[in-house]
Amino acid sequence: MTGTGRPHGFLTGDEWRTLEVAGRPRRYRARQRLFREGEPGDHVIAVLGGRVKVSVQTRSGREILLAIKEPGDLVGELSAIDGRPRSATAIALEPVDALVVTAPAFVEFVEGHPRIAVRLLRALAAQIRDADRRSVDRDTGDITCRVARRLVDLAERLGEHRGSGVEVTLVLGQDDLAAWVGATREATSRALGRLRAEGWLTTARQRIVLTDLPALRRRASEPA
Amino acid sequence: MTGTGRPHGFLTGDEWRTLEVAGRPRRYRARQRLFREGEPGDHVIAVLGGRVKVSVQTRSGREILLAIKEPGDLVGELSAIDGRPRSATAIALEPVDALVVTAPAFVEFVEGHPRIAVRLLRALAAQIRDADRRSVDRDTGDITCRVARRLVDLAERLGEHRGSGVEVTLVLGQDDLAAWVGATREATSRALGRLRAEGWLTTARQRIVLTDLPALRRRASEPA
DNA sequence: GGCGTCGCGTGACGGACGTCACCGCTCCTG
DNA sequence: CAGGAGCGGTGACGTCCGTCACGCGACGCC
Repeated sequence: MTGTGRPHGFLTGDEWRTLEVAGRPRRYRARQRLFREGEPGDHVIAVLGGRVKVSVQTRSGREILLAIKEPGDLVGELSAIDGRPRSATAIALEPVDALVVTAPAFVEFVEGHPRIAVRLLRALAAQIRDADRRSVDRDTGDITCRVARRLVDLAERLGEHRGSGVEVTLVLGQDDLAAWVGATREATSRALGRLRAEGWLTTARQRIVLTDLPALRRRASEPA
Repeated sequence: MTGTGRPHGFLTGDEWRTLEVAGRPRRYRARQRLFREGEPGDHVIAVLGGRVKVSVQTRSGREILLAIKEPGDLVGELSAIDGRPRSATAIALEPVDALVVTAPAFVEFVEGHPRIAVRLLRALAAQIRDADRRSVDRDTGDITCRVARRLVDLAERLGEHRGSGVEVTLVLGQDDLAAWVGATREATSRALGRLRAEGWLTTARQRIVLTDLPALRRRASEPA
């Protein structure tokens, strides 16, 4: 789940607490790996606080970002559902507060609560829509377009209005942003350079301030 | 669902018949559109025979192929699950035999049959894995790589052994193949040309015969 | 406070692919 | 059978982006 949509997560911390689930609370440090691609998937992790990035590495070493999971989201549910190994690697971007549920307990939990099953279905549907949108985004426009689009997206979701502009404090480095739009760090940096040259944003370490959102939005959808 | 995996579909025709579902049988002609992006999604279509392509168009007119649905698969289930409009367009590639179920009936059906709900979950999980794999594939290797990969994929799924080689009768034109690997028709045609020059396959109208599968498999994963 | 590391910015260069344009073939239709 | 449409194959050209390489400032650890 990365995109614009985000209809809603799966369950909030409160909801988890209301239902008695055999889940073990756990904290992850920033940059700690929750699990790695290829491992057997014997547990599901419910994110209560902090963000987690889910990505895969190509054989050439490039990283491809599949999703950013936020509080209320589930991580690693696919393996629990179909029993196959993890298809991606999950890494905490910040300190993460989570609830770890074993796969069997999760399955039993879902099967025993129809309402929950429906919410899980909706969460999966959202992921599919999001993944499809990613495919389209990746093939639409040059890199500057795609970077602008992601930034507008981010601003709408978690931007903080600050004076005249909107400030987006990135939890990710520019490398991650690059992986997100499907490009190299260099190309991304250059794209930011162009947008900066237009006076639409300013960049700093882990922070980007969008000073002209309408212009960015225009650039995000324009052919050139 | 396009990829290698295809663990299994959702329900077979026999299974549908066994359960009494208020579904209306229907046939679609080849090239007929089942529904279009943006429409409200008030029904689900279970494919019993024939194949359906699901794709979206970018504003620049390029087509992006999201999935090829086969007998046993569901089409248009996302809208039924989350109530949002169709996010893609579905078109019959061949004459299609289907069962049309209204969204409310489908939801009721799923909610009333836990075993079915689990199968739906698995089907969705497979779609997510597939979409993620597509993202990776698209960023891995040059176009020749990607074309080779798709062909090997196709051969494994629906190739017919014919003499020394494996024959793949494409239901799709080269344009569709191009949309599938994320390239233009020209680039795809050239890629086929290169593979043909190596003597690994021969091409004809709507038909490709792979004469050296191992070599293709090698080329599919090699850097250059 | 020094020094290493990390994150960011840029330059040069080359190649792969998109775009445009045209041609030939097969199949279908009137 | 003639004509046309659909599909496939190529050539030329431009360009965007990946790759390699380096510099620079900010943080952080000892």
